[in-house]
Amino acid sequence: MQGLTELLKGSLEGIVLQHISHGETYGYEITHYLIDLGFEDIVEGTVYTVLLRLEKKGLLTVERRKSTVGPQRKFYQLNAAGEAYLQDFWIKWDFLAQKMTQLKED
Amino acid sequence: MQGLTELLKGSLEGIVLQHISHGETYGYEITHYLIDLGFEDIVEGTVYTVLLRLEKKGLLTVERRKSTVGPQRKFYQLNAAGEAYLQDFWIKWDFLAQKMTQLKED
DNA sequence: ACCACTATATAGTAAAACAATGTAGTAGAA
DNA sequence: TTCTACTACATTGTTTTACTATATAGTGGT
Repeated sequence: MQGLTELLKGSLEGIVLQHISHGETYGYEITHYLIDLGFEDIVEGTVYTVLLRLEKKGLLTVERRKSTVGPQRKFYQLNAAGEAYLQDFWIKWDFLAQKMTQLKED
Repeated sequence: MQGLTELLKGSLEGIVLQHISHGETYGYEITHYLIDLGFEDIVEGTVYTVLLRLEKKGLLTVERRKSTVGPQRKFYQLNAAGEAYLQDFWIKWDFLAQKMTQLKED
């Protein structure tokens, strides 16, 4: 699906956090996961800016490790603040989604 | 609910269009409708910028009429382009919402 | 050597929502 | 009659976020 840019604003952060919460991962993998999920337009640059933002907010722990197939990978995991932030994100998302359904069915 | 700013980006346009599609209305009424709906943080300035944007995109027909309780009101209705745009919005929203549910339940 | 794939990063731009402020009309109270 | 509250629209400037384009770099195959 294309043209989701504006709708994704605000959601992408949560989407990335949620994916990381399933287990340690890194930018390149996340990018391809999102594209496979159906967010075709997502490019690497976007994911890396999200990750650096989340890191700057103190929501992730980071560890660089070698890869056998290319340059070093930067592995991310949620920390406690990240878990809390993610929970809060879902509360807001659920609120919005419920209101949207309500609006649509009026 | 507060702090929805970023999540609202991209959705607010659709929300406003959807509300207008229920019948002719104007900015001030829309603002208070949204606040009553639960989007507490929405202020008039935001709604007017959305309306002017939608108008500029050619999605609305506009008519100014007097009011007995204040200055003139600017009444909006969806035109054919607006209906099409709204339909497209819901397709994108449904896609996103479905993916979000999928992500969350993984 | 060259190319494809893997992997991270950043500078610049555009879009959208908010904050703050200004302008105006109506009506009721002091 | 002046002031206050409510109604109503609009604009300027700021922040946040995602995209575009580009740069850098490691690995492996031809």
